[in-house]
Amino acid sequence: MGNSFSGESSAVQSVDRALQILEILAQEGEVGVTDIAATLNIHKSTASRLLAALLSRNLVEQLSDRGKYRLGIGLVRLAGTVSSNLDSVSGSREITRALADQYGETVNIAVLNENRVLYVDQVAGSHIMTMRSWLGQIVPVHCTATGKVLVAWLPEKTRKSVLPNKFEKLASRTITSITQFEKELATVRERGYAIADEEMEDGFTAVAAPIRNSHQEVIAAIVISGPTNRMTKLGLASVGKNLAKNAQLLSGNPTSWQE
Amino acid sequence: MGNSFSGESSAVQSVDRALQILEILAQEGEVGVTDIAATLNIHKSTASRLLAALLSRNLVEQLSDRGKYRLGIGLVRLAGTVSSNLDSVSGSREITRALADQYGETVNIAVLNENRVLYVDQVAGSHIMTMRSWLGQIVPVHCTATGKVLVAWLPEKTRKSVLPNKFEKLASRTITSITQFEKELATVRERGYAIADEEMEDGFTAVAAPIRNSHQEVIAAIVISGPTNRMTKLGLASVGKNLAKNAQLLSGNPTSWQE
DNA sequence: CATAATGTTGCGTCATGGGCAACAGTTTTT
DNA sequence: AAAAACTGTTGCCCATGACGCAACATTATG
Repeated sequence: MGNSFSGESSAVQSVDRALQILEILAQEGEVGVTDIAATLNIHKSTASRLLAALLSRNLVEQLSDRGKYRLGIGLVRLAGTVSSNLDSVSGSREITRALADQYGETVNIAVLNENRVLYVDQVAGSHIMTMRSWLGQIVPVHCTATGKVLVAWLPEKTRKSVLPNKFEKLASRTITSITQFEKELATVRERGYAIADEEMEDGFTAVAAPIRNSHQEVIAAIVISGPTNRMTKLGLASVGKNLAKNAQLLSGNPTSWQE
Repeated sequence: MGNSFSGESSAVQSVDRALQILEILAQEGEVGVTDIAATLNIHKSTASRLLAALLSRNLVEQLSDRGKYRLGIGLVRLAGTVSSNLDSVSGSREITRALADQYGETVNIAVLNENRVLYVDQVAGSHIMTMRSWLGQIVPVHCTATGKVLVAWLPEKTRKSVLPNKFEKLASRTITSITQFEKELATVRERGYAIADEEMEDGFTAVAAPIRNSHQEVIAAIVISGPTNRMTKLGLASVGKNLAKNAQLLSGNPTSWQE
């Protein structure tokens, strides 16, 4: 009875199926009724009705009459509330804005979500070049400063289950050995911040620090990123220390990110 | 049998209820099971189970064990896909980034959603002050440049149903007379772009232009905004004309925003 | 032009969603 | 401090809504 897509759930079946459809659309972009039905192993009339429910609330939209479906703008509105809620609880925007102002580079907050890094808030830096939108994007753990921070303090067993089996080489300096990655994490724990220097993308460098909950567990990461030449000029160690200090201010706030 | 919250739907009832819960959380922030049940006129065990389904997919999160619920970060990830999809189809980011670079102010794209303006994409300007996050936010139609653009070309009947009964005065220069607002829309149609000069917020000015579909219907608006003194220095008419021209480049692309 | 494929919808069936009751824990009131 | 009230959760049973089937209209393909 369980569906193999994105894990089984004992929740309300039709609701769970509808939410699985959203995840399929997030991964595939534009998908038809028949493909969704095949993926979820349900009848196409069931898929059509579930999509109609999502359509009526603007969570999906149809490209043309009887055409393929994609995610809809209703999600943007709901997600905007998430970011506003995060700020209103933790007051993180004040700190991320101050850091973006001080360094001129983009500042993000990210969490671990399904064993990968998800960017949940962003304040853009003043520089124009590479003014990338990270919000809502997902990146790997092994080659990002945020990923290193989010896993460095995990219990070893938990960490092993989070890390991928094979470290994909995405840039010239990607760490691909698990032994070397563990050494890197030891350095992160020692320093209190992480650096990813042309590891996810050539010419791109990031520095991240941990945001902790009241049990001292790392629940989010704050990260400054930008082109390698500019980041190097800022002084990565100096930025790291300052970031760690600011992250600590955020760590003191109650009920911030999902614990 | 229909529920009065956010209109009735003939869609899959349990899915529609779950999505209504998301909308309640978007509006109220943090809400308990009992309140949700009361709002939707369902049993609290039903509400609890629907929330459990949303929880299992990270679309909501619970503040503490047995505590209130709020929207979850799974929405941020899904919404990130919406923005990426919009860009990959319309290529809007190239144009919005170029405009942000040229003027140094924040550029957004917005659509009409439930008779209000919803910001669906944003590129921040290079200035630090008022680096506000519009993405996912909802603002009124009557006192925003984007709102004026989104309704100016609507058939009169449609426009009347979109506009609020009473124009709330939100800033020193808010237009509160419907007669004057219609005159303003005539100016917008003549110029091809709209200006909101300290109408939604004192000290804040925006210029917007229409993005059209293949039937020449206005389906989105592109807007530049910033502090009134800086925007005035840029020359509002000049910015407006340039914006209209750039918006036209976007209007040519197929299957952009929801039609 | 014929065939195949897709998405939609009416209908009947039954598997599931939902209400009830009971419970555990927390908060409020006395 | 104790009692009462409230909240959120869960086992259970059954009424109903979700679902699959068949048929249809439309579009795409050979």
